[in-house]
Amino acid sequence: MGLEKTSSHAYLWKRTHYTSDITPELDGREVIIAGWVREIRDLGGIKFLVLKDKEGFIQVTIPKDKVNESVIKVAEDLQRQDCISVRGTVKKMDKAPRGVEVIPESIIVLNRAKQPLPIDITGKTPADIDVRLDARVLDLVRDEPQAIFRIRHVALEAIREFFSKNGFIEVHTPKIIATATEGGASLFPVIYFEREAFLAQSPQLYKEQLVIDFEKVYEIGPAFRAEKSHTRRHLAEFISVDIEMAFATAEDVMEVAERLLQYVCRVVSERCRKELEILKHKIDVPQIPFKRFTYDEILNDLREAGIKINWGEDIPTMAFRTLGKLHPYFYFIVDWPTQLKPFYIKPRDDKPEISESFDLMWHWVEIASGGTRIHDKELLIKRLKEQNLSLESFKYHLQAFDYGMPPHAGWGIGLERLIMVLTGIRNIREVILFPRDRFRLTP
RNA sequence: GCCCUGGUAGUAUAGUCCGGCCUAGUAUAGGCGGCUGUCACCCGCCUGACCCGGGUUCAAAUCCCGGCCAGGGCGCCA
Repeated sequence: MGLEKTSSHAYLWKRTHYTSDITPELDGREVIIAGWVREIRDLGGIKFLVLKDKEGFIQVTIPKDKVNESVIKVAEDLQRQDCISVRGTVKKMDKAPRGVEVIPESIIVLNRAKQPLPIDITGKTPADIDVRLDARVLDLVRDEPQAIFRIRHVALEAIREFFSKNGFIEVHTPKIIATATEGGASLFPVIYFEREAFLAQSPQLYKEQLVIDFEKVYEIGPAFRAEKSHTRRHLAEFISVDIEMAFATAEDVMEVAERLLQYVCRVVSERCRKELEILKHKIDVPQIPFKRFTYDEILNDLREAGIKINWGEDIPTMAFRTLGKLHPYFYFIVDWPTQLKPFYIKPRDDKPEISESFDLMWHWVEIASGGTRIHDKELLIKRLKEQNLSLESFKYHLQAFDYGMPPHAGWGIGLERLIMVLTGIRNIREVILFPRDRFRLTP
């Protein structure tokens, strides 16, 4: 049977119900369901198919002596991951999963899957992440990725709900940029017609400029980092959730961050019970406010734990791991030395060596960072010079400060790191569809 | 850029230290056959692998060197 034939008779395979719609109450109804064969259990006189669609699973039961010859013929050739449509009758059945099954009157094969499959889609013989990522489209049909990306979707939905309710407007800034935004960090160069350009490592400068126009903005978009990191928490391309807020300080935007995280944790734990069960993960909805530790306090904690860090030095990963054991929850580290922060972060008026900045941590992983920004053009120019950045490259950014730049603050959250927290998944590549890292550029 | 670890059927593993008993074991997937209530169905039979190149040795999956690939970590960061 050719595909042309089935395609031109679409009414034969168009579904009437999703698998999740099939309940014992529909007993006796004729339905058309469609999806993919997950498993086949052939007992000889009776055959069981588990059919998957986007909403879940249903058992299709084929008793040899109760279905017609053509159904048996088609069913004999079925394989895992074949795409099929089944017209049949719903039957209430206590012995079936969920107490209901479908007895087919016809099965149409819409496409076949090549056997053997490169990975076990039932997840019973788990494959290594490298093998799974090479066959990512197939990997994503498994229950675990389905749960992860459903949670990711709900988290994004919650994030947008939260920002909308709180008066933020969603913006999209360019990802192809002319110069480095913050200096230092490695950017990916791209050919832009006859010039060289770069992929944005953050929307930082644009979102700051936009507070003049919209006061409260947020962006959910890609960020690119050419760092040669090779860890379970780094990607070369990730999604950054960024906000910038006019007439605000670091403390104001920290409150936004903790309220957002509490909201997202609550929404995901309520709307994704099934998914969390699949992942065997429980979300602890955090109390707010989150604890705030100053950089100095953290240095003291670490000293007591036997780790000596000189004031002004960054905190190495091993030290963060120790901190994670001391503080297994969300917390802020505030009052970072100005020298450790980018040029646009505001130094404290009373103590310029300390900045109005924060990192938001979950255990030992940095989830977000932000702070009060400098809104005074002269000070900004001074800081650019101190960091040996070219004023010429920042010409257009500096120009914005001539048009009534308000005091402002903001932060950026690494979406995938947040999804790791929400799902309990320990490798960041599991929570992004097609990861890009130091060594992986395909598929 | 640096450091550590690994590479055995489609997948996941045993074997590698201490070379020979490996004609490379097991599970799962795949093929064939049987089985009417499975839900990791079951039972029987079958197919299928030592990353590549060089070296040591009577003998290499096993030891050595190089390459390639992968995993993890550091630095840097979200």
